[in-house]
Amino acid sequence: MKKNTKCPLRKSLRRILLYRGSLLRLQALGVNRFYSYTLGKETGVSAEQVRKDFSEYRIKGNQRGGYHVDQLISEMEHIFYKKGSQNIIVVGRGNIGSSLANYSNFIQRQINIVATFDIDPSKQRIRSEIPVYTMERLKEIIDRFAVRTAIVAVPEPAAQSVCDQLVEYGVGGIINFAPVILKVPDEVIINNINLSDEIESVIYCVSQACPEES
Amino acid sequence: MKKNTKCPLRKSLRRILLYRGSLLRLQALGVNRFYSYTLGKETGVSAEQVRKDFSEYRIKGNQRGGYHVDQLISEMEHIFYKKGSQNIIVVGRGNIGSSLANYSNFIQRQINIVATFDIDPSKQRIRSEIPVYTMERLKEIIDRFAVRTAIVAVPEPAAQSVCDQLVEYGVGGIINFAPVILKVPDEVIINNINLSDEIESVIYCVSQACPEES
DNA sequence: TAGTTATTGTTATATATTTCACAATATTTT
DNA sequence: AAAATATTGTGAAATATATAACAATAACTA
Ligand SMILES: NC(=O)c1ccc[n+]([C@@H]2O[C@H](COP(=O)([O-])OP(=O)(O)OC[C@H]3O[C@@H](n4cnc5c(N)ncnc54)[C@H](O)[C@@H]3O)[C@@H](O)[C@H]2O)c1
Ligand SMILES: NC(=O)c1ccc[n+]([C@@H]2O[C@H](COP(=O)([O-])OP(=O)(O)OC[C@H]3O[C@@H](n4cnc5c(N)ncnc54)[C@H](O)[C@@H]3O)[C@@H](O)[C@H]2O)c1
Repeated sequence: MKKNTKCPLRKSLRRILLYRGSLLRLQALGVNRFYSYTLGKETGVSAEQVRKDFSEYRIKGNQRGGYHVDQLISEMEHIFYKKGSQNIIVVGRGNIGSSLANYSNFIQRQINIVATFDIDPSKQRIRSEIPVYTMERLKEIIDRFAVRTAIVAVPEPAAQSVCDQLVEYGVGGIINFAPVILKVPDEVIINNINLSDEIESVIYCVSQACPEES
Repeated sequence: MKKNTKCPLRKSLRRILLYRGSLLRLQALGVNRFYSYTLGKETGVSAEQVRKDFSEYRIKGNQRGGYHVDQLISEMEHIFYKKGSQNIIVVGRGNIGSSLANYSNFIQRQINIVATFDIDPSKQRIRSEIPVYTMERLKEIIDRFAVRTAIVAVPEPAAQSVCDQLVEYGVGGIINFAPVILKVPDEVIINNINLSDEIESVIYCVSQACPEES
């Protein structure tokens, strides 16, 4: 792999996910072979980078023959090492929480939202495929579905306390939409998604005419 | 600034946005002075990194005295160089598009969603603060509000064609939620937000017990 | 006021990431 | 079957990013 001290992957993992997305699309289109530059063009990554990433993950192609779509996809599944789909939960069934709960394509990615939680009784009355529970049932559901990853989609003032509960009940990874940096023990993985920052960085780059990196 | 060949900022710009978020919170709490390690702790960044970033953007503090919250916030506004708030639009008034349109805190960040667009007549009947228009009015609204940045929140199959229209009508930056890498001329800034990837990378790291980078 | 101390600002060092360059080689062509 | 060719795989070089180290100094202390 790499000599990376902390963790054997970073940017490269993100790109593997990116490649997988493209390959799934190519697969659906019936394409069955591709080259590093094909995928590079598709994903906006240089061909060398694609090969380097594949090399890091021990993905082999054939010289002169490129790679096989089906084979690569299954190699990638193997990298992601899924024992079936992953049960996750969403805390906060507001705008973002509901968008996620309504999104039907997660299942293709083996992401399985088993429940959502909200303190607002009116939200708890929502009838949908994915249930809305009170916060009292958080521990029960986490245990029942062996949930290791959760999404935080509550307003900023509530986010840290929700996060603390999740960690207490054994969640090891959190995707956080609240615009606050959550404090967690070192071993807990946090992915902060700050949509305002995402938008603002584009606005900034547009007004400065500078290229964003992917 | 830096010797970065393409653009004078990357990770550092993202962090400046992060710092700003924290400082705005500190400001609201009535805090008026902070140190590199204070902000570092708040944002999960090392104190050295904070100072390095400030240095890159020519932000000065006082030795031994730290930095002033108010002053820093206004210096940051200056970096972002906003001539008042920025008019942006959202194409696709579905789950994500509506979440964005309903979000009341963008205004604090001087992000101003002036209109949304959808092909679905039922969406066009939505009555809300932020209007929903047919795609026919796209050019008119872009021109009227001098829109330079747009958000794409349509299903994947429609995303490229929507993107092409936006570019044709003069939009220079796009935040894209569809899980596809949009093809645009070099000068157009694209920020692809792939929520499946964001979730999946956490799931992966949790199952591998490896730390994510911020 | 002089000495002490905490904190900045920056230079140097270490690490990570990307790009380059090319040898190795499977496939295609003649 | 031999030669030509396109493509991979990877080590070396270039670039970017992060960490460490510390001199400079403003603020504090006595
Ligand atoms: N909607 C956007 O476009 C947008 C953009 C940027 C950031 N965000 C952030 O994402 C988060 C979610 O945004 P949203 O628009 O979905 O908000 P929302 O207000 O629509 O939904 C939040 C939900 O969380 C619930 N909630 C509040 N406190 C709770 C608690 N302690 N435990 C459980 N549930 C609780 C509320 O009842 C509500 O249903 C917020 O932190 C917001 O700042 C959203
Ligand atoms: N909702 C999520 O949690 C989630 C997660 C991951 C990715 N995404 C992606 O984000 C995008 C938006 O997701 P969503 O859940 O809001 O979808 P959605 O189906 O709720 O909304 C899409 C909207 O786009 C409109 N639309 C379709 N074609 C259009 C066109 N050509 N021009 C203008 N409008 C058009 C539809 O009428 C609909 O209102 C999709 O690409 C989706 O794959 C969403």
